Parts: sequence; structure tokens; C-alpha cells
Amino acid sequence: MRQSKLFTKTQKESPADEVSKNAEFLIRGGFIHKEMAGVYSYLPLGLRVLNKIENIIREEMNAIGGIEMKTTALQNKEIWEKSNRWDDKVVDNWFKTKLKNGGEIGLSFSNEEAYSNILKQYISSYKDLPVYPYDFKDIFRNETRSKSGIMRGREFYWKALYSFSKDETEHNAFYEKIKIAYQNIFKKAGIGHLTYLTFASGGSFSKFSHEFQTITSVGEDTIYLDENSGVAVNKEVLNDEILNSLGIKRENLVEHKAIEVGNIFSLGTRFSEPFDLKYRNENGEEKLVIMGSYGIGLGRLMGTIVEVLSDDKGIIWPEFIAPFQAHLLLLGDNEIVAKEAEKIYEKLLKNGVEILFDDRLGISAGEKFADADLLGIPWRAVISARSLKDLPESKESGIELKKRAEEKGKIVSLDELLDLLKPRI
RNA sequence: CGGGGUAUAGUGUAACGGCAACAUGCACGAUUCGGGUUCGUGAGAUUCUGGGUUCAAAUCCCAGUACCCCGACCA
Repeated sequence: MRQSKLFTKTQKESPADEVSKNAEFLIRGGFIHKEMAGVYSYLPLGLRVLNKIENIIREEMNAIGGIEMKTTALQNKEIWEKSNRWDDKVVDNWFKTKLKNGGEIGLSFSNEEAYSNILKQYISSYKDLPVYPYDFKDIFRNETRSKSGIMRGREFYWKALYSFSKDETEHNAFYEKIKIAYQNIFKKAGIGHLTYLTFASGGSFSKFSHEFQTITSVGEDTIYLDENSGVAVNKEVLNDEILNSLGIKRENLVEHKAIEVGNIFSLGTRFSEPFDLKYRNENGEEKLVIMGSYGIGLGRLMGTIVEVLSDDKGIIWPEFIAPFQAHLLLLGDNEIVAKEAEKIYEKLLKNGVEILFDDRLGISAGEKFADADLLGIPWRAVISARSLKDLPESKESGIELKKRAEEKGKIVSLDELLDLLKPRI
């Protein structure tokens, strides 16, 4: 994509009403636009990042048997009444609205009810199980206090997968599988080294659950980490009984602020009971389906990556998350250099490299560098009179290539560049 | 939902109760071309909304709204 055609622009000043680093860099870089507290639009660059995250999650979910679908944003009151979660006394941050005929509906708050209701129509035999449907969708929650940029929103984009299993054994096997899948996701997202599987409260569903907590100062949770084993416990469930069961000692624990980037729950029969979600086993007996719920907030994950991976100049996107693989900068106003840059851009496009081409005219080198640092694309390729001259053989294009995360770059030829940026399969 | 704070060009900020200013961004012209280059010209504001005090309110007072922070909540 040509930067001259990108309608968003970077801004030098941080927005006055944002304190968190993720909001500051994402707004300054033109990744997101704030509509109101806790509600952000994703601009072209931001959407590309979101799509990268979505695809990573999709791959991992599909790899363990996930089947993608799409549920509605408008949710049926009657279904929620079955599970007793429609009442505002039970769920106090619903967004609800009215139909013309006076009937009430809810804006998608969560998906257990919708999935239980849909799957009831299709599950009747042990042969139909297990099944792991999931979707990506916008979730609406009337938060009394949204905060920290895109870390906690009133509207947010998430992935939710629900597991439907025949029994506890089958359920537990999948539960362990998805733990690994989540670890893969956070590793690819570049925050694996700071993300810990954390023992946590089960909320209103079950006694315990597991959270994936990423250590960061903007975190809303406090976790206690045993650095030897890598096992963490959320403050809310920290007690001797749990420590004993996990085999960790209180004196080895280190306290950290952390943000919950993923959460996995066993639901048991909490929803299969009210929805009468049963199957018939080999002996003709009726059994309740065992369910589980597995969520990841994509916006929050994006915000966490920015919080954790940035420096004073801007974002440092990890390879698989970055909006583009490489940022091609044309410096100066020399026509020959500009033509060479065009040629290189076209060649990179043909080779399937995702590239942002800073072809803007009349912008100083310093400003282009500053923008490149702010946008945080992993590779920066500079074409200038100098880079062309510095190539030893001087027959091919000399390109100065530098990693965003590193100080020094090197001059490479176009072939070397193509090789380094070869799209990963 | 409790507490604290803030609200002025697109953005960031200034302005004793007395002509709303500066920087940046934007437009135009020149200059420069490897870390937000320099100079000139110009456009850009119902000072959040409503009320009050006053000869006079961006400024003081009241109410509302929005936003930020702390806490509570967080399926």
C-alpha cells in the first residue's frame, strides 16, 4: 500500500485525554479512532493488525477441530431467560434495546445461550459429539468504567469457542488441547515470554477457571507467579489449599500486575441443563452434554502487545502481528531514485510481500524515519541516493535494511531483500 | 456505582473579570533533502451545554454532559 494514499496521518502530540501507552501510540499512529470512552473504530492500519491476530487465532482453533460460524449481534430475550441471565439484577451491564412492537432484545453480551440453543437442534446422538464451534464477533457491555484505551471497552471484538463433549474425560482432553493452542497464539503474538497460565476463580459458572495473564503495569489483575514452574495464581483465589494442590510454595511467589488476555472455563452442565441439551449414548441412555467456554479479546490482545512491545519512539510490532512486513521509505526528490523505488515496490508486491511504501513527496527524511518508528513495522527498507551509491557492485539496487527493534542496518541488494522478506507459508 | 481531576482552532497548550494567543497540523510560495529543515503569507474558534453574578465572563458561581485517574464491579 502506498502511504500517499493512506488517508490517516501520524500526529506528533499525544492525545490529552489518554494516558495509557496503547491508546497513545495507536491513536498517534492512526491505527484507531476514539468514538467515546471504551469505543474505538479501527482505521486501515489498525484493521490490518486486527486481521492478523484474527487469522492467527483462526488457524489455531481450526487446528484443534474448531469450526467457525457467526452468531447474531441481536440476542433473543427468551433464550437468555432460560438460563436466568436476562434480569438486570443478575447481569447488570447489559445493553438492551426495544423492537417496534415493544419487545426487548439484547446486544450480544456473551454467547453461551446462543450456542446452546443452536446446538440443541443438531445434537441428539453420541455420534454428534464432540463439537467445537466458535466465532469472532463484537460484544457489547455497559461498563461503568472503561479504561486504558482499547484494554477494556464497552464494545469489543472477541473470539469465543464453545466445546460440547460427551463426558468429563472428553472435555478435559480438549481443555488441555486448547491450553496449548492458546500458548501458541500468545507466542505468535509476541507476548509469550510474558504470558502465564493462571489459576483463577470460575466466576458464576464453576469453581475455578484458567486465565492467560500477561505481565504489564496497566494490568487490572494481580497475579502471583512461581517463576520456577511458570505457574501463576490470581490474587482472587490465592490460598493455601490451592497452593498445595498446585505444589507451589508461598515464599517463592512474586507479585505482578497483569492483564487477562484469554480465559478458559469448564461450564459443566450449567447451560446444557436449562437448554435441555442432551444426547443418547451407545446404550440408548440420555446424557447431558458437558460444555466449556474459551475466549480471547482481540482488541485487548492488540493493546497488550503495544503496551509490552514498544519504546519511546513508538510501537515494535512482532512479525506475525504487524500491519505490513516491511516499510519501504523513499528519501529525497531525485527522480532516478524515485523510479528505482517504484521498481522495487512493484517487485516486492509481485513477490507477495506485504509492504507499506512511503512514497510521499516533500516529506523530510527525519519525518519519514519518525513515522516509521511510530508505526513499528518490523523491517524498514530505505531507498535513497546514498543507499544506491553505497552498493559495492552498483549494478543492482542498494537498499538499506534495518529492523525496527535494532539500531543498525545494512545495505542489501534487491534479491537479498526479496529473500529476507519471503512470505512465510 | 463512590471519590478526585479536567474541558479553549484538527492536535497540544497559553490568556489578572476588560481586543481569544502560541506551537503544531493544513493551504500557497520559497528553502532544504539521512532523524519531525528554515523563512514568509493565509485559512482555521458559538472558549463543552444551560443558567446565574457583573457595566463587562474563556476566567467567578450553580447545574448538566463528556473525558481521564483511583476504588468497587468484571459471566
